[in-house]
Amino acid sequence: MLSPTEENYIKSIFHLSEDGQKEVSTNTISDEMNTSAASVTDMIKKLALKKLLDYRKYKGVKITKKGKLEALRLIRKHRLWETFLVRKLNFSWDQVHDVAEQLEHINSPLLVSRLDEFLGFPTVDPHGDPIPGNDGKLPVTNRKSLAEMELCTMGTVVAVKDSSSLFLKYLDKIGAVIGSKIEVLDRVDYDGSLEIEIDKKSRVFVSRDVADNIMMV
Amino acid sequence: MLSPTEENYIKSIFHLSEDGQKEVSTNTISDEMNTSAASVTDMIKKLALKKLLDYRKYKGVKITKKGKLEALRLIRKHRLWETFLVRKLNFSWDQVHDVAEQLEHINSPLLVSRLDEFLGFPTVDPHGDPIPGNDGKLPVTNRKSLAEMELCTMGTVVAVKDSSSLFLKYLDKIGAVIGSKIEVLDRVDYDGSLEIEIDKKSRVFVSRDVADNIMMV
DNA sequence: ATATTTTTTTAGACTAATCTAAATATTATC
DNA sequence: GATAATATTTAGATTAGTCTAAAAAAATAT
Repeated sequence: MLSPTEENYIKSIFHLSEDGQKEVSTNTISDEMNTSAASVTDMIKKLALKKLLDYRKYKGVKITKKGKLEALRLIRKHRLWETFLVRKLNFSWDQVHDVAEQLEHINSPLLVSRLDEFLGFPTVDPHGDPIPGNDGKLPVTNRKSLAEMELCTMGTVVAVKDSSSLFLKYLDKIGAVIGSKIEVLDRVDYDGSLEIEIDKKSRVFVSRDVADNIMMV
Repeated sequence: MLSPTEENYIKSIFHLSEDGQKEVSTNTISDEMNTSAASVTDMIKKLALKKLLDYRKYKGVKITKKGKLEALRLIRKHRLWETFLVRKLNFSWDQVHDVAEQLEHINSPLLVSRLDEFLGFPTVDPHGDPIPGNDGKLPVTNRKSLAEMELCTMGTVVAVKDSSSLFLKYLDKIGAVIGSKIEVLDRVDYDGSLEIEIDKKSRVFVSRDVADNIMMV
């Protein structure tokens, strides 16, 4: 059994390592979690002892198979709860994150499976992110960011990388939500910003940063 | 803001004091919470500092108005979640307690009010206990225990005092659930056990302990 | 390839919640 | 009302998670 704190570390490390592929440094983790590097060193030692991380002094950590499974279990719970909040309790997509951060630590396998069933076995959450199965398997997708799209091609918004309230409210404002069709009209090479057309109606400029956080298919 | 631990103390003390009326001793609390008396002394000092308890050395504690409100807020959440688990996720009434113990510590006023709305503003939980309102108000009821009923009188089960899985499974087994009509046929003065008839069908003997934990109207 | 900067780890300390054992107060008993 | 029994508090220690400051290792720059 992991404490909520340990769970938060595992989840952050999983995300920072791009789903467990890359090594992650102590400072990268301390930045993400707003803690001191010293605290991170202590915790990664503990998680390494529990075989959730491979740790070599001064070399950062890599998440193990066991660690990945733990992370995916948490992500599954997080995304199921987000789906519940939006679909059943009428939360908007920018209101769910903080509550789901709390709910994901509730420990009850029965609750998770019943929630999954109650929601009709959803495959993606309200931000378009895939929901891992009970076995930790994630469906493979060939998504790319809006920033990577070619000029004059059209795509559909399927997910967002940043789930912060600020970003989601901005998307609501410009009318870019999941399912929106976007065409890239022009790209400014200087800063990577784009002119786009949303749903054949409105034309707006978005920054490189914004384009990086919108996932298309 | 209270920690989950502080919340558990406040809730236990509220229940032990019969909704805040009586004083509660240190040992009573440590028994209920399975902790040492020393831990209780530390914690009640802390809660007294936060004005949730009135504490006089060696004299036990009495819950304050502020403490009562906090307890009722928690009981409200607990009972709303139990209702959700039974009505929406098909939990049985003996499966909900432990999960609700976890869920009641989730902190989100919006979540509570939306859940309440989603459930159609329920007034009692699956064990028949009243759900406090947002203002902490509890509807007054004139219930009495099965043990207190007079011979040859009939009543309806409206609630249970003990929500343990063991007790609830026993009730399921003898066919006594919320809404059942029970008539007291005979009382053994020696040990207070009763012979009862449930729903005009089955006759069973129940111990004094069981009869104390079934609430009738 | 040495010096400087940056990153990481260690050392030592703090808080919350817990414990056991010892001390002290209250209650019960004779 | 003195003494024994019980209840409560204090003292001191432990664990998880955190911190700052100092030491050590690694990376970078001159």
